Parts: sequence; structure tokens; C-alpha cells
Amino acid sequence: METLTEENYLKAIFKLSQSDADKVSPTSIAEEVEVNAASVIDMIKKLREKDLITYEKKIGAELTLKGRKLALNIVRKHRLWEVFLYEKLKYSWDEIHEMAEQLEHIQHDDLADRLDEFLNFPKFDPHGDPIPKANGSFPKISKVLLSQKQIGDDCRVVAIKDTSPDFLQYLKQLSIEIESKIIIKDRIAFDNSLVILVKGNLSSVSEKFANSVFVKQ
Amino acid sequence: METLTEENYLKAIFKLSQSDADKVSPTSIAEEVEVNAASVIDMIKKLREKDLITYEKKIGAELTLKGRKLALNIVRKHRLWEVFLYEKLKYSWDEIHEMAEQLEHIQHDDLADRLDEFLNFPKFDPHGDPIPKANGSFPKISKVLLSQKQIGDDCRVVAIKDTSPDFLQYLKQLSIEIESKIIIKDRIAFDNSLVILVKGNLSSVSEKFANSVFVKQ
DNA sequence: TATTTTTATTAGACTTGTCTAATTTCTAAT
DNA sequence: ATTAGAAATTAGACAAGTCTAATAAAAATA
Repeated sequence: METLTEENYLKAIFKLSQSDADKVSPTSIAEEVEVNAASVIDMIKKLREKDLITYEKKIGAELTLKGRKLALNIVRKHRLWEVFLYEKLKYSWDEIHEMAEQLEHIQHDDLADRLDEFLNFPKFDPHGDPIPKANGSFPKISKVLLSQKQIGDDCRVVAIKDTSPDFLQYLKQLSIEIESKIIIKDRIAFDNSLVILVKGNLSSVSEKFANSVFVKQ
Repeated sequence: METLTEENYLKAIFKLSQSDADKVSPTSIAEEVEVNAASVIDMIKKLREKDLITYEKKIGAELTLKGRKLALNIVRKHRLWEVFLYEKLKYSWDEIHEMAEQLEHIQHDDLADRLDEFLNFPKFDPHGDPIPKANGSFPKISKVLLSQKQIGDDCRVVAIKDTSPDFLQYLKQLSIEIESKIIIKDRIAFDNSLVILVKGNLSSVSEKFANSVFVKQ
């Protein structure tokens, strides 16, 4: 049985290992979990003892099969609960993440499966992220950062990178949601900010923003 | 903001204050929360500091208005989640309690209200216990222990006192659920055990059992 | 009332997960 | 190759919540 804290570290390591970075370092984990690096070292020892991760300096932290299974189940629960909150309880995009962070830790044998069935086997959560299946399969969707699009390109939002309330509220303000169509009208070389057209409205967004939105096409 | 542990103590104090006992003593809390009495003393200090309870030796612990409000909200969430698990996810009577113990601590402003609406404003949880309303009102239903019924009486199960898996599984085995009709066929003076008729089957049950089932009529 | 038993309380220790402040080890650049 | 800066690690402390053992207070009983 894992503690809530352990589960959060596993989830963080999983998330980081999905990213492009070459290795999952203590520092990167510290940033993700929002704790001091010294705390991460302690937890790395603990998770290694429990055979949930391996850790070597050059290689960084890696989930064992057991650890990956656990992490996937947490991600699965998180995303299923998000669907529940969004579709059934009618919470908005920017409210569900925080609650799902709590709900993902609810322990019960087949909770994820029951929830999955009740929600009619959704494939994606409300932020566009794929929901891992019971057997551990985890569909990768082809997506690219908005920042990589060129002037004149048009694309559709498929997922977002950040789930902070600030960011989600900003998206709402820009009328951007999953499936929104975005056309790149201009790119300012000076700071890589973009001028985009969404639902007939022109907006200027920063590079940081463009690095937080995934699109397809 | 209260910790999970504080919430569990508040819930326990609330539960004990609803019972017939004259006061809520450290020992009774210790038993309810399943910790050592010394730990209770520490927590009493903490909850008193936070103005959630009062405590005097002769009088025992009592919830303040603020504490009662919090406790009621936890009970409300617990029972609403039980309805959700039972009706929507099709979990059985004896599986829902443990999960609801976790779900009751999910924090969000209007979660209880959204859930209430989604479940169509249920008045009772699957164990027959009333669900507190948003305004804090808490319907008392007239119920009596099965052990107080006489030979020849017939009655209906309205609630149960114990929620341990052992007990709930025993109920299932006896085909007893909320609304089940029970007829008292005999009472053995020696040990106060009862012979009861449920759905055409005669069973003999102990006094302890009869003290854990609430009936009406 | 005196004594026994139960209950309440204190003191001190332990665990988990965190921190800060060194210190060591790497990496990268001169 | 040396050194500055970054990253990893260790050591020691702290907060929350728990425990055991000892003591104080209250209640029950002889």
C-alpha cells in the first residue's frame, strides 16, 4: 500500500518520464512535486526500497514495472474523475483539476473500472489527455506545441500542458477549449509571441502560453 | 482548513454526541477513532484552540457551532458519496462505507451541493441514515433497536448501527436490507437472542445483532 | 471513609515527510 | 586542467499525529 505522498511522487516521475527531457533528475522531481530537492532524495530512497523506481545518477529515476502500473492507475483515476466532475457534476474546465488531485487517491480495487463503465469508457479527459486503459495501454496522440506552428497555419487544440487555475482561466477568457480552432496570424520575432485568431477574435499570446497548448494538424 | 485527521475526530465527536451517552469523553472518542486516549487529549487541545469544540472534564467534548457545521458537512458528503457508489457505481451495501470514508474528505466549496443535485436530492443513504441538508438541518427519524421488539411484532429495517464489513456481509447472508420486513417469532430469555422470520426464512440472531439493527413500527 | 479501579493527563519517544544549511560531486567553460 | 556554478547529497531540525509508561484525578466499591 502506498501513501498519498508516495503516489504523488510516482505520478510526478511518470509525468516527467513522458516528457522530452533526457532523464528524471531529483531537481526536476522537486519542481514537479513542489518540494525541496533534499526531500526528493529521501523519497527516492524510499521508493527504491519499495521497488517502485530505480535510480542512478547518470540515468535518473525510472519507474519499475510495479511503479509504472501504480502511476498509470493514478493517472487513470485522475482523468476518469475529471470526466465525472465535468460531465456529471457540470464543473468547468478550470475547477476539476484540483478536485481530481484529491480523488485520484481514493483506494479501492476496481474503482477505476466501475467509474470507467459508468462514464461509458471515455478515451480522453476534458483537457484532451488520453485515459489509460485497465490493461495499462496508454494511447499516444500525435500533438505538437502551438509554439511550433507557422504563420498562416491553422490547427485545433487537443490538449494543454499546464493545469493551473491561472492558465485555465486565461484560456476561458480567450474562449479557447478542446477542439477550438486557432489560426496563426503573426509571430513576433522579438519575443516569439503569437497573434492568433480564435472564434473571430484576434489575440496576442506570449511564447510561454504557446508552449502550454498542444494542437494537431 | 482542517486536516483529514481533525475531520475524523470532529465526525467522531458528532456521532458520539448523537448517541444516548451522557457525555463525550476522551475514552469514548479514542474508541471511536481507534487511537490511544493520550492521542485524543492532544487532539482535544488542538480542536479547542481552533474553536471547533469545547471541553470540560465533567461535561466532555462538545462541538461549537463552527465545529458542528464542519462535522455535518462531512457526514453529508459521506452519505451522498454512499448514494453515488451504491446507485451509480452499483457497489453493494457492504463495500461503500470504506470508500465513503475517504471520499468524505474531498475538499471543494460546493461539492456536496453538486453531488446532491446530481443524485436528485436523496433523503437517506443506502444504510437508511438521513442525509443532512445544505442548511444544516438534519431530519431525525423515529427508529428503535430490533432488540426492543416483542414476540409477534413485525417491523421494517430502517437503518443499521454498525458498518463493519463483517456485519454487512452477515446482513447480506440473512437477506436483510433497508425496508426488509422482520417478524419476531421468539426471544430466548437465556441470552436474549431472537428467532426472526425474514423473507420466509427463520434465523436465530444474537442480542448483539439485535442491538445493531434499527427498525420502525 | 478508605481502597481499588477506571479515567484523564503528562512526559518522552517514534514515524513520516518536510525544511535549511552545509558539503560533496558534476559539468562546463575558461 | 582548473575553477565557477549547478546539482546531488548529508546532517540535523521541525511539525503532525501517534504510541507507551508513569502519574494524577475521579469514580466505584468495600
